[in-house]
Amino acid sequence: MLILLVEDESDLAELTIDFLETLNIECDYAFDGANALTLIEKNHYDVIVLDVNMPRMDGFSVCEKVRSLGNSTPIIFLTAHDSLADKLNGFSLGADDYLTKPFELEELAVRIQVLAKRETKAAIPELFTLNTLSIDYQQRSVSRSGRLIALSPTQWQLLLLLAKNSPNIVDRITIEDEIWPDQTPTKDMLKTLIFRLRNLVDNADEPKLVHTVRGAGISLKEL
Amino acid sequence: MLILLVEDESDLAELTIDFLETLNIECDYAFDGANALTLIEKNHYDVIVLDVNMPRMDGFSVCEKVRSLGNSTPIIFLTAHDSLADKLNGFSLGADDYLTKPFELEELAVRIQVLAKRETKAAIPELFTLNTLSIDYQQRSVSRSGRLIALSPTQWQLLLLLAKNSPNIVDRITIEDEIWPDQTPTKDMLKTLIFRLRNLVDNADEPKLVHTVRGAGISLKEL
DNA sequence: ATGCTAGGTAACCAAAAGGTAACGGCCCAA
DNA sequence: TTGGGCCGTTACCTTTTGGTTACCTAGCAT
Repeated sequence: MLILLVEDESDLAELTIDFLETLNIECDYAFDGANALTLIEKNHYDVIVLDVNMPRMDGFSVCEKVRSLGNSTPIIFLTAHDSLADKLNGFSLGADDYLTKPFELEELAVRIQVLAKRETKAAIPELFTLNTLSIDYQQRSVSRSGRLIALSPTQWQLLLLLAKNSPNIVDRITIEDEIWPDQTPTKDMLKTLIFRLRNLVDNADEPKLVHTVRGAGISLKEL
Repeated sequence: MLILLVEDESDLAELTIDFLETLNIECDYAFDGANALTLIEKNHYDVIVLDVNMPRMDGFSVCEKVRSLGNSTPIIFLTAHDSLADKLNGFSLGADDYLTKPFELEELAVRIQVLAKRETKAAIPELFTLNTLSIDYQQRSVSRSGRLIALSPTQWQLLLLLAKNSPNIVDRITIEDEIWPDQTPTKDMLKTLIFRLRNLVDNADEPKLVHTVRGAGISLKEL
């Protein structure tokens, strides 16, 4: 799980991050609102923890901006003021929770986890299509000319990697690092993997889509 | 919107209900845990607001019971003790929020609305249909080709989870986290649960709807 | 041409993932 | 108290998997 902590008091931030990371909650950190927005646009977070009182751009503005961009990541506000008006304001801007400083780190952690668990996964049916090949990421299904293809986990991983970079070439080292992150695979493992994937994806009477470029790598494309 | 307020101090309850109803939040009311459980089994609530300190059966027990019945209605705890241990306990039992008395009515209201909004976003339609399978969320009943299927609480929870994500794949880890939130399920528990659910939902002479995708997870769909 | 190398093909098999069946403890209602 | 359903556990089986090995083929440099 990855969260974003936005907090201008760096010592409090450090304390918080240390604690959360012991619980296996990875933290990105921003020290002001502008910084936060940049990170939010670039990365996906499970939860955003947002200090209200910050110089330059306050938490409320950040929240407002995030929501106006159509981003519905759960947001927890942190604030020193236990003012009802502030809370109501926060919630009306689309916050999901609100904690008043000083707070217990354990409580923050558990509220983060509750929100992360509840978060609805984006239901956008992401599809990749190339010639008669189509890949549905959500359903984890692949088909060629309408015929379903059953891929094993590793094969799926490879195809995904190729599709992501399509139509560019992915070199073999990159593939190996991606698929076998903690081993030094023998060359042959990849050889057979590619062979098997090609057998499934390409067939005699349709254009080949898996191309190997000698000395360079593999690419997924037409032609 | 309809919520259930469970609170043994009747004057506080009355005050709360009056306030909430001015905001168009309908309230059912239970004065103790047993009473609450009866209502919860009979009706569907958008949110349950649960006092912790009650005679006979305390809020924690009610929450535990509700969750063990496979009911995932959002729960907000109310308590006089601002003890961290209590809070952590509450959240670990599947609570969604936790307010310490005395609290502002406005804050309770807004937290109710936040939870309700998130719930309706994630909810499945009241009547979910796929091929000859139909699931009535309100009545908690399932049938295949008109024949009623009796599901146990856990089985219901699993089917609901699959239906929510249908036709997408739900991976086994996610299922485990959802069904056994308090950690450490052995792999085999899920294996048998799926086996049992499949036996009930699928049968020899109708299309299979529960599909397992090796290395990826389970999905509920046609084909 | 020759020989070398990157890459393709094929079969083998141990291990992992998943399915099935049966047992028994627990809870709850009659 | 008892009987039945729920579900965790265990044992055993089936299928899929992917690493390994051996051998083949094509491209390229000398």
